[in-house]
Amino acid sequence: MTPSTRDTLMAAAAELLDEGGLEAVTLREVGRRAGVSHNAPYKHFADKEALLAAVAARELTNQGAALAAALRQDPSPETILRSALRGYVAWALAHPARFKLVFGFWSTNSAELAAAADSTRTMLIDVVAAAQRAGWLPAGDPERLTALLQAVTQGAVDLAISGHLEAQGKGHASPDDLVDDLLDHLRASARVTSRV
Amino acid sequence: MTPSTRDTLMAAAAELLDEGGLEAVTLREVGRRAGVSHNAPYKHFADKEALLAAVAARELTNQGAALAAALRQDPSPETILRSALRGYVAWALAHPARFKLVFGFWSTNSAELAAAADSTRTMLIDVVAAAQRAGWLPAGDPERLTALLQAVTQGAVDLAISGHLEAQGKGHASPDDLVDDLLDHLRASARVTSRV
DNA sequence: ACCTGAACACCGTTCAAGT
DNA sequence: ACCTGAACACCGTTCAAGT
Repeated sequence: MTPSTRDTLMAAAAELLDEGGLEAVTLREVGRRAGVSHNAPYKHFADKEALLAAVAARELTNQGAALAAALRQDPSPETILRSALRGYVAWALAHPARFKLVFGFWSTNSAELAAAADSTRTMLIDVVAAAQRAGWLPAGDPERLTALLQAVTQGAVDLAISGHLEAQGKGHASPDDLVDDLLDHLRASARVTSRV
Repeated sequence: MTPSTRDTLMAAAAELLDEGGLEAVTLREVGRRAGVSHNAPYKHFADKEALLAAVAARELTNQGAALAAALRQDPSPETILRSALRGYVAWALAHPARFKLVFGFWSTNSAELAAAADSTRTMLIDVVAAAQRAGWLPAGDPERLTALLQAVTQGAVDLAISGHLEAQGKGHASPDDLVDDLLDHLRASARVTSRV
């Protein structure tokens, strides 16, 4: 079962992305690595952007699959939530160029990408709602609370990748630390709310 | 007092950035708009990246100046903090391409950029520390709490720009809403902590 | 159906030359 | 000191042609 040219092209693109960032991904080099001519990609993708969107969609789909797998193990909502956010952070730090790509293409209208993002978000919202019922997260619209958690995770990774977390003095806070800090504050906030 | 060619070039670059994003900024078009040849920029900037870094640094410096001005009015730390974060969000939403540029260049080693970022961060930390002393924010390392606030702000803007906040159902949470949510939770958390 | 080679327009950058 | 025009290498994309 030899991989299709399409898969070979996507693999080459991902490889170049990891090695030298988005600017290193040229169709000509992708073709070279895939062992085809510099315009063979046009037989499999509409243009360069479509190839990149496909790579981004695959990353996001993998991300969603990992979360779905964690859900199937059915531990506590807290465990799932923490490990989901940690998994996202770990992936982003290990492959910053892919992270930037996925994120840069979120706005582009790729049906595949939108579907993957939506599926992941829905799973997250369910976990958050379960954590709220357990009194582990403060009450309120679960969609909005999920957005807050996604925002911290996204922002913490951004700060880390751009080196603005190491710039700190003793703190040396990692993205995971910031996510944990928020979760701790939210738990404390949940206790206040439930008392009132 | 006619503006220097250097300033004209930076203005043209910022204009193109706002109009068509980073990909619309070509040295040739910058030169065209500035009324000089396509390689005149090389007499004022080392290369294209240096021109973009200068534009990014100016944006960040303006941001810092706005915060400094707010500090001079000396209202309560809560007011300063809220308006500082709101100001940042408003700027990012009004000029998403500049926001992406500044952020994408944070990692690049531009002394001007690093200095501007550091100055702003220091001011923010002071405000956070003051808010902590007022019992309005939970205790703990002010640098780390500032990083948390920056992460949420950054991430909320990212989500908004990429259209993943409007994707929400009824919520329709804006970045400002998310930042406010965080501040509310932190205030609640501060009350818990002070009671223990 | 899939691939190739030549060609086109565009870009960043360099260089010799002008004032 | 600042600017110009020609030139070079590179890229995305298109097209006619091959199997």
